[in-house]
Parts: sequence; structure tokens; C-alpha cells
Amino acid sequence: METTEGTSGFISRMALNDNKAGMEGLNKEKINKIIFEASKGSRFYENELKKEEQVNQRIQKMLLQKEQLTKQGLEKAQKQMDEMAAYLERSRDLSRTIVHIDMDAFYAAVETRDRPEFAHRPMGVGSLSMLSTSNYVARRFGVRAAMPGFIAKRLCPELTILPLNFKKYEAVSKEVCEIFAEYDPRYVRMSLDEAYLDITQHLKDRDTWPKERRTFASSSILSRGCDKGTEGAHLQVVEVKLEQEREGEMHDDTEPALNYVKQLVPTAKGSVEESCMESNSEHITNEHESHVPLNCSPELFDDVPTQEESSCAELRLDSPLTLDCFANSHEKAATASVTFGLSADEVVKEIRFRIEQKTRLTASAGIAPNMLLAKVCSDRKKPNGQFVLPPNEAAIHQFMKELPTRKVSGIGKVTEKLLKSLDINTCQDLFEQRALLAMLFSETSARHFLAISLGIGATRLERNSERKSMSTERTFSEISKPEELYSLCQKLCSDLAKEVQEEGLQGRTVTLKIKNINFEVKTRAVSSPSTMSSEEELFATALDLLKIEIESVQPQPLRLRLMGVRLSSFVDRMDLKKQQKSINAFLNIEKKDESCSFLQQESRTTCPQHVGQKPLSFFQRVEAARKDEAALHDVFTSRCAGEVPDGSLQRTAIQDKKNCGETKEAGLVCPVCLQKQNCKGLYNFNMHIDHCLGLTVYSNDVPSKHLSSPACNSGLLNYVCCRNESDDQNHILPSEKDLSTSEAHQEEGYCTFASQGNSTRKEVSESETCCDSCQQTVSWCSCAEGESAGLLPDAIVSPGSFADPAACEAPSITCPVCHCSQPWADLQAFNTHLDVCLNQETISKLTSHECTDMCSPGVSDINTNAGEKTSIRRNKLAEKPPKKKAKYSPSKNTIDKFFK
DNA sequence: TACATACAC
DNA sequence: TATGGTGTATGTA
Repeated sequence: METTEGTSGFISRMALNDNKAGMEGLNKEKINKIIFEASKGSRFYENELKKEEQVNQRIQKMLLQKEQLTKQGLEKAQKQMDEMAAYLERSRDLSRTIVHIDMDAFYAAVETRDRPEFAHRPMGVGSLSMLSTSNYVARRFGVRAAMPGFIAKRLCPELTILPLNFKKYEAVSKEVCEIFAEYDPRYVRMSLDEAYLDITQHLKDRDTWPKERRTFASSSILSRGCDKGTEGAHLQVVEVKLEQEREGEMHDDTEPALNYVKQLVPTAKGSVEESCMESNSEHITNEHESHVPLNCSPELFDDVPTQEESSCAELRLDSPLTLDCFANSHEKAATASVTFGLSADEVVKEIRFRIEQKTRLTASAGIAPNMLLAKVCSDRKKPNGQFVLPPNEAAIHQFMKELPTRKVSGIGKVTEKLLKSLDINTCQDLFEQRALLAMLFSETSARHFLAISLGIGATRLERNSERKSMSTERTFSEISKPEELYSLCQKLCSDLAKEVQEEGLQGRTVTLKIKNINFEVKTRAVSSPSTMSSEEELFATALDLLKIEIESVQPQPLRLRLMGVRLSSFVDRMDLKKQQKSINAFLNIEKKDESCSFLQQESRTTCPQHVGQKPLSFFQRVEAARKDEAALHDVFTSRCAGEVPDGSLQRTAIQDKKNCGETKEAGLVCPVCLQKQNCKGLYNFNMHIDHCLGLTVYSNDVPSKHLSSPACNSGLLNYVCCRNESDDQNHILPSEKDLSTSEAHQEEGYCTFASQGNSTRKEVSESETCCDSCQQTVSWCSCAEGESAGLLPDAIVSPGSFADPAACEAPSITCPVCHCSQPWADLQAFNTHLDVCLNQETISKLTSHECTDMCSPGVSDINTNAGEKTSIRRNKLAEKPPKKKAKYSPSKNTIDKFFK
């Protein structure tokens, strides 16, 4: 989405714009006045003023600090920053071509495409409470994204507000992404309407492409006037003024005329879009302080259009409008085609062209050597334009010189205000004041500012960074009755639990967020030693927090307008999968020999390598693999390597903090594989032990109800005990497979599982699995997709299919540590034996003594968390995870009373 | 770890 | 009548 801009810059530029100062200035004042009138006296407004005051105090504090700085201190800081700048310059990578693509007024454009009547009329998408975006016509009235609809209506009574339709936007976004993937399969989508592409490789490949591959048929006006098949043709947009706009009456103009349309003519120079923006950029450089009404909070007016956007809205209307104007030309243009050149600029034109052909929507783009710059560039020619920043230092320095700090992603209104108070307005100022910034801001911030001032940003697009939290929150009209608050809390937990479970996540920290009727926000968090994902667990934790808040204001009621629940500190399914992958690697089973995989070991007997061999039990396989030192080494080194920093300064500190020191020379000997381990930190050592045990490290974080028998409630780790319907026996089976009873079959190839009135249809396949206890092969149907590693939603597991493992016919199991045959009575007994074998006492000793030598900064972490993983968890599995001490624990009766 | 704040979209 | 929801990062205690 487009970024918004502070009021002051907007007003100041208006004042300097000779042609439009009167109209826009008045317009701006009108907008401010209307917003102010609609806001003043409201609780929201009062809170905004309060927040603003806090920022002002922060500024005062900072200025006081500034006064106390010594010359020597600043010189020292200057030296350090210069060293850092030199380092950053040395590491500058100009080799990549990064593109940032942003769909113009996306939701509004999609709606306009489907309902062309809004092409000429002001329209917003959202609700009376909040708009997500608005079209360019509405923006001329000051109607912007993140503005309440009722205020937008006051600004523009003719405004139509359409409801959000995410399904539709998602579908369009998918279409656009299909195009992105052709240029960079590893493109990174930031939101429905925004993505980064690294087209470096594409540019190389493209050099060898025949012209035909760069030629596209055109079904719209975009091809009009283009030389058919002309190599490197430039599409020039000529804006033709159709009708003189009535100045100063925009608010009363209920149906603003479409004043300009575009024509494309071939040119070698570039487009008029660029010259249009260049002329605007002159005004940008003439910025000065603004006149914000004294009694108005500037924050309230953050969404007023920037000059660039206002001008663009006048000059360049949404593309669908343009297309409509050329409706008569469509036929003529239907057979045209256009060929794009080889440069990055041409590639991006091609992408935008294809997006418009495919979706009838326009996009803006920025092309630069890194993400930070590309993002700024894409904003330059919005809407429907693109800007290239050449990959050379001189051009970048020149570009950054006049760039207002607020234009940089990550510098918001507060940071902008803080910087302005230090007389820092542009990125060049950021560089010049680097010593001051180093003294007044944190090291991280100062470094960040320095990188920005040099135009240095990330050059590698990282995809699929793991999710760190998941939350759900709701705004409502005031609720203050405790029972209603509890009920709401439970609903939120229920919703969150569903989503968390769908993603196969397990979290340890629950955060309750509340906003009172005065818009004051509070968060309260608690971390549990064990992970959770169920509604019950989330609710039990969140309720504790909520009760404390209710009590804290008693005898007054807790009057809320928002409540949210967040789960974080995840150990997710990916970790489980990775872990399993490592176990497979540990067992020296590679993909190339999938027929012999750990999970399908029956095939082992038919594999040429293993013909005639008896299927091995799980622990026998662990034992066999244990002997394979090479395999062990692979797994082990990969597990113990720790995080690899990406080379940036920012990450170095994190790495330093996280990493423990090297293991002492004596090392730690794994009690399972008996190999000396050079792990960094006990945590990794514990991970290794878990590998050796062939158990899932985080199994204790998986809800036991999914993995264990309800009958024995054992929390059996990699196993599930299931009753097979066909042989009517209980079996102990590895839980990598999702097992369901054959009864669940409703039709061939599918299972339908009923739960709480809902049924889920899942594709399944028949498979055979060896019972690890009785060594018999049994048939199961397993879900082919969706769930794995035993993370079965309730709907799939039929509790009736579980039974006590003790019922299994073959009552013994091999201990992976001492290798003796242990009687299989129940898991608890077996775990006890395992713990003895692991010599819990020794591990504890290592945890408390060795660790201080092994791990410098992370000692407490390792002692409290990681240490527990190995030495305690096996006995803890069957127990209810201990809850963090809450100040108040509601009695069950009390809660029940509320829900009856 | 807990919490608040800032920011993006 | 009425000012969102989701997620990440960072500073501070």
C-alpha cells in the first residue's frame, strides 16, 4: 500500500506551489478543519493528544541529553560511526537488481475494475469504522487509508464505501504473483498488493532469449502507438487534457470529471510520467515548516495526500478509467503486440504491462540495487509508473541527499518527529548528524540510520521467515461485565486455537491485549514452561491475566473496547519436520533411497540392498545407525552449528548473545552414541541426545492427546498406540503417519471425519506400518496431506481407536541406551528406565557446572530451559504442564458460574 | 521475560 | 454512533 505522509510536509509544499497553492491550501485547511471537528472531544482524540504529549516529552528529554554532550564524546562517536560507515561502504553490494512492485490503490482498483461506475466517483473500501483504502478520486477530498469511514463521509459526502472482499483481492493477487514467479521464482510477497523481486538472474537469462520471448500481444491501449515488434520500444504516456478542471471547488464536485487520458506513443526518451514527476520533485525540495492548527493533533492528519499523490491524482487517473476512455480503440489495438528490451527498466515495464493485461490493474515499481532503495523508488512514480535508480554509488548518494527521512520504510511519524527536533529532515542530514545520532539513540538505531543515509539495504530476499506469533483481537462497543469479558476471552482463545492448530503450531507465551474505552492499550503476558495450542490451555492462561486486570481496577469495572489474545514463543511443525529429517539423515537414510525410508521400512525387505533382511524395530534402527559415525557426524554438525549470521552488523550482536562458548576441551559424551560432542551449548547437546534417542525434541510440546493414548495418557513420543480395526489388536506405531481407522473410509481414496457436527474430507492412502513392539505389519489409512508428525486435529483422531499400549501382544521393547530388552508395561515405566540409562544425575551435573564454562552469556537459558529438555522432560510428559504462578487463580466454580 | 512503543500494511 | 487487525522489531527494566 502507499505510504502516508506527515501533514507538515504536505502543507509546506502546497504553499510553495504557485499554481495550486490557493486551491490545495484551502483544500488542506478544509480537510484539517473537518477532521478536527469530527474528532475533537472524542476519547480517541484525547488519547492521541496524550500520546503526542509523550512524544514531546521524549523530545525534551533527548534535547536535554544533547545539551550535555561533550565535544570529546561527539568526536569519539564520529570516529566510530566513520569506521562503521567505511565498513558498510566496503560491504555495499551493487550486483543485484531488486524490484519493488506495488499495486496502485489495490482494493479500490479491484472494486473499480468490477464496478466501473466507481471509476469517476469517490469510493473507499472498508467500513464506517475504518477504511482500508480509497480510490484516487476520493483521495482528492482527503479520504485516505486508515481513516474512519464516518470521517471520510464528512470529508466527502458523496463517498461510497464498499465492503472488503479479501477473497477477491487474494485471487487477483495470486494472478499477479504468477507473473512475478516468471521473473523471480523466489519473489517475496509482502502483502496482497506488494512484492519484491530479484531479477538479477532473469536479466542474465534474458540476454540469450529470442525476441519473440519478449513480445506480448496487447489487448488494451497500452499497445496503441507502439511500434509493432520494435526492439526496446518505450511506451510513452502522453497526457491529454480534455477539460479544464474547476479550481477550488473539488468538494462540491460530486462527480469529478475525468480530465486527462493517456495515449501511448513510441519514444526513445522515456515517458511523460517521468517528466511530470520530475517537475513535482522540484516542489519536494522546497519543503518548509507547516502550520498545524495549535489545537489539532498532527497525527490525526497523517493521511492527507502528499503533493505528489494529489498532483498525480489530477494528472493520472486510475488505469481502468483510462481504458474506458479508449474503449473505442480496443478493437484497433486488439491485434497489436509489443516487444520489450533487455534492460531492468524494460523488464519491469514488461511486468507491469503483463499485470495490466492480465488483471486490468496498474502497478508502480522501483528498481534499485537493494530492497530499501527499491521500496523508496516504487513510491516515486506512483500511480502507474516506475523509477530506476542506477546501481552506482554516486547515483545513490545523490538520490539519498534530498530524500526526506519519512520516505524510508521503517521511519514513521514518531521517528520523523524525533529527527526533526534535531533538525534532521533528509537522509543526508542523517549522515551528517551521525555522531549525534550515535550519542542519542541506541546502537541498533544509529547503525540503522547510518545504513539508510548511505542507501544500504538488504540485497538478498529472504522468504518464509518463520512466524513468531499468532493473534486474534476484536474491537467492540464497551464491555465491562466480567462474565461477558470472560466469554469474549474464551471466544478469542477458541478462534486462536483453531488457527494455531491449523498451522500445527505450539507456543509457550500467551499475551492478553486490552484497550479500555479511553483507547489506552495494555498487554499482559505469561510464559509457560511447556507449549500449548488448545483452546482450554490458552483460555486458562489468558483468563488468569484477564482476572488480574479486572481485579486491578476494582471496585471500578474494567471497561474495554478491545480484547486480543496472542500466542508466541513457538516451536512449530517445521521444527518437528526438520527434526524428523535430521533423524532420517542420522539414520543415514537419504531421499535417493526412499523405498528404504525409516517410515516405510517394510520396503526394506524388497530393496536390493536389504533383500532378505528382517524389518528392524525403531530402536534397532537407531542402534544400527548409531554405529554409522559418518551419518552421525553429518547430523550432529548440522544440528550443533548454531545460527549462521548473515554477515550484517545487526545480526552479529544477536549471534553473540545467543551463541554459547565452545565446549570445554574434555567435551561432553553423549550417553546414547557415546561420542564426544563439541556442541555449542548444552541446548545443542540436548538436541543431539534427542537425535540419538530418535525422539522428537519438541515432542513434549505436542499435545499429548494427539500423540498418546488417552487410556494410558502416557505422552508417548514418536509413537501412537492404535487399535487396528481389522485385526482388532492394539499396536505401537511411529507417529510420523497420520493414522485413522479404516472405518473412517466413506469412499475410496477419501476419509470423512466427523467432529462436533462438522465433517472434514481428507485424501488418504492405504499404507502398511510395522508395529514396533510386536513387529507385525498392519494396514492403516493415512492422510496424504495436511497433517503430519502426529499433529492431528481432533477431527481426525478417533479416541476410540486408541488403547493402552500394554495391550499389545509383544510386551517388550529395546532400550536405546543400554540396549537391553525392557518389559513393556507402560510408558512411564519405560521412561523411568530411560532416565536411569541417561544418568539423569550426570546430566544435571553437567547442566549446573559444565555449562558455566561452556556457555558464557546464555547460562540462565540453558539451565532453565534447555537443560530441562533432556533431563526432566521424559518424566514430565504425562504431567499437566506447571502453570506460571499467577497473582490470582480463579476457581473453577467461579468460571463455570459465568458460563452456565 | 514482560511490557510498551513504533512501524508496516 | 462511530478511529481496525495482524505481525515484527526494539528498548527498557
